[in-house]
Amino acid sequence: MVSSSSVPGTEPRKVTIHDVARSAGVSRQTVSRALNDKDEIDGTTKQRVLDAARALGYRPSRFARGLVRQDTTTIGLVIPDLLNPFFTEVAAAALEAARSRGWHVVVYDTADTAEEERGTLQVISSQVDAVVGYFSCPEDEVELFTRGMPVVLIGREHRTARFSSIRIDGEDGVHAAVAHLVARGHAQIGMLDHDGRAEPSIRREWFTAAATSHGLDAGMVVGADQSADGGGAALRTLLTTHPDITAVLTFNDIIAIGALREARRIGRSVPEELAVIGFDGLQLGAVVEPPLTSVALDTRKLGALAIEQVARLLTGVNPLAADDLVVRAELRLAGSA
Amino acid sequence: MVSSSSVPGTEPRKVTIHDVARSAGVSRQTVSRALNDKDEIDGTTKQRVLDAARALGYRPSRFARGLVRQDTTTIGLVIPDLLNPFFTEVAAAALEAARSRGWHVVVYDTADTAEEERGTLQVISSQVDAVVGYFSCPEDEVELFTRGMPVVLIGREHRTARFSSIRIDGEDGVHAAVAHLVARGHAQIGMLDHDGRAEPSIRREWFTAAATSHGLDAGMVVGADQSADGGGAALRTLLTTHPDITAVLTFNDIIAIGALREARRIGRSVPEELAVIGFDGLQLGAVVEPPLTSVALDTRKLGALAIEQVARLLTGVNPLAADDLVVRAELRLAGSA
DNA sequence: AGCGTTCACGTGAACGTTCACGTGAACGCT
DNA sequence: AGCGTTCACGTGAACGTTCACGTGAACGCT
Repeated sequence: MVSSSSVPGTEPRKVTIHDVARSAGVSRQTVSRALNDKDEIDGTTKQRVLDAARALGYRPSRFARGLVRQDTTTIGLVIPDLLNPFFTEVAAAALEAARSRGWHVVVYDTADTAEEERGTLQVISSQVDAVVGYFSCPEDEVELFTRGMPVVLIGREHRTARFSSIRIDGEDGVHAAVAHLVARGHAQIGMLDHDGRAEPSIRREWFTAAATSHGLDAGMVVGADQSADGGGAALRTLLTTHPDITAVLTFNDIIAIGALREARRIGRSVPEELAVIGFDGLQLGAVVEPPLTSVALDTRKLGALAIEQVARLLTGVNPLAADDLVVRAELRLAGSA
Repeated sequence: MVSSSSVPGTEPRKVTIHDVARSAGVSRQTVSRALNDKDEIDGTTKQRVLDAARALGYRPSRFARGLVRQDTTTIGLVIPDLLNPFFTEVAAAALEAARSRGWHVVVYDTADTAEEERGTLQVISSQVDAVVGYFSCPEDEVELFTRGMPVVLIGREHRTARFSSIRIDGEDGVHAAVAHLVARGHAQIGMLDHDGRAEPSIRREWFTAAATSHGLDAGMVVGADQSADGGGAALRTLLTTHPDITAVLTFNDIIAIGALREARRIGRSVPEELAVIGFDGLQLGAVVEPPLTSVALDTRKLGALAIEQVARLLTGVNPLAADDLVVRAELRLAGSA
């Protein structure tokens, strides 16, 4: 029933197109014709070839095929953590955009470690035609391993002309968020920033500018670990230092969701006693109660844009300029603010 | 600065190892040695080759390389919807298990449509060495396109000997869940089943058996669309028909989370006035409030098991039998019941 | 001085397909 | 009957690497 390769000790010597040809009493080319549904082959011969191929357990080599007809495009998608809902959405969007072009996507989850990221970089160039993704290591290291390949970075500014990157522009969105809170009468607005990186986040800069423009104190900021628990803990810290805060913006939705949960635990009703506005606009925000108000970005557009740019870089025609590689995040009102 | 391939009209004629060799004044083999960090090459020569390769924008063909050294394994992971948290976790687990073996994973999101699933089946065999995933189309159709490849199905019983499948065994877990509810004094327990398929789900059968064994009415079941909104709507329906219900089991966590949200909306406190127990044990359950009690399965083990079986099928040694391809789901208590 | 060994290369073959082209037999038309 | 065309194949070459092996020069030892 099962092929002979399942017998221990028998190494599964590859069965090639020649074996099928010999078995069916035809030439390689005829086998190729039968398998690829080409013309110029007799019906009975075709069936005989197909039977022989099945009997031998024949499978064409994707390498040999790829070598001669250079038509399949495969891109590598590198993300730090597929379980992080933001990257889940980005990955889903990239997969969708790639599929609509008939491309294949190899996904690498670097487990948020520099070590795995380096490991991925080392093997990726021999597996794909282009790379889309998020890297935390220095640019020149990425450059070293992706030489000659199109690379599109996501959500990270790049410095060298070697890369493209999709920029997330939340400046107006954050301004709108602060304006919305002010209009609702909030005068003490804090922020739960991301504390993972060395420099302050650009999202915090947007918050600072917006708060300042309304004459508010922009200094009520604490860093949060990028998780729901981190968001809860950060809110606790923030409220200890600044008990009069009535609204918070957060670095992203995960942190905001943790803040929502913490607010319920300490008995602050949302949005009446504490307004919460996240960033990213994840689908996850619709599942929690109250639904999360967020400075939302269109992750599908983000993925589509990245793939579009890869396509242009691969063909070499009219790659998009930095100004066109922007996804704008806009305030989307829901229950939490 | 950028290669000449970016000039419109210039088709990017592939630069091969020969071009580099000629440019550096050496042979192909020496180029190969330089690029692959092999011995038997002089330091200066190596540098000269590397410089030439960079200047020409040379990138080795993965097809040619793969053809001659048959060492890379690539598997295809097929899932209906990456944004469904269950499949997100399965995908993450499979990626992790594959990475630890140095395998590459091509991910196909079939968008929950038969059409995309068929499209994926048609192309997948020429791209990967084995397939792991979830298919909704008939087995013989899967068989047709995956001829000769190892195939491991997830969360679906298979009928032919041609496939392996990972079975999810929640019988004991569901029994424990019902026993837990009974111990807490619940006498009217309903279920929110999945209504997507023709046949009743096996999870419902487990519920029926468990409820019956405790002398309870096992008939209070309604189907729910597989989404949070679906779960909310189904709970509403169920409580209309059976207002005296004090606890519900659900087909999965997504539905349970919708039920939690609906309970809050109609003013039933959880778990005091309505106990909710989900199925799957997703990480998502820890984010909602109260945290979700669930008949939890170990998705990492699920992914690891699938990859392990693929490895055994590929080498042909000791494939696991059906009895070993089981992931048991166990009751995990949290706040909602 | 003689000879084995190492170094730093190069050359032909092979991996398993598809493409371009060639070819004999059968067919159809005048 | 003669000849062009179609049908159903087959054959050599090519895709771009790496592997196995070959080779001349330099080196080191007695």
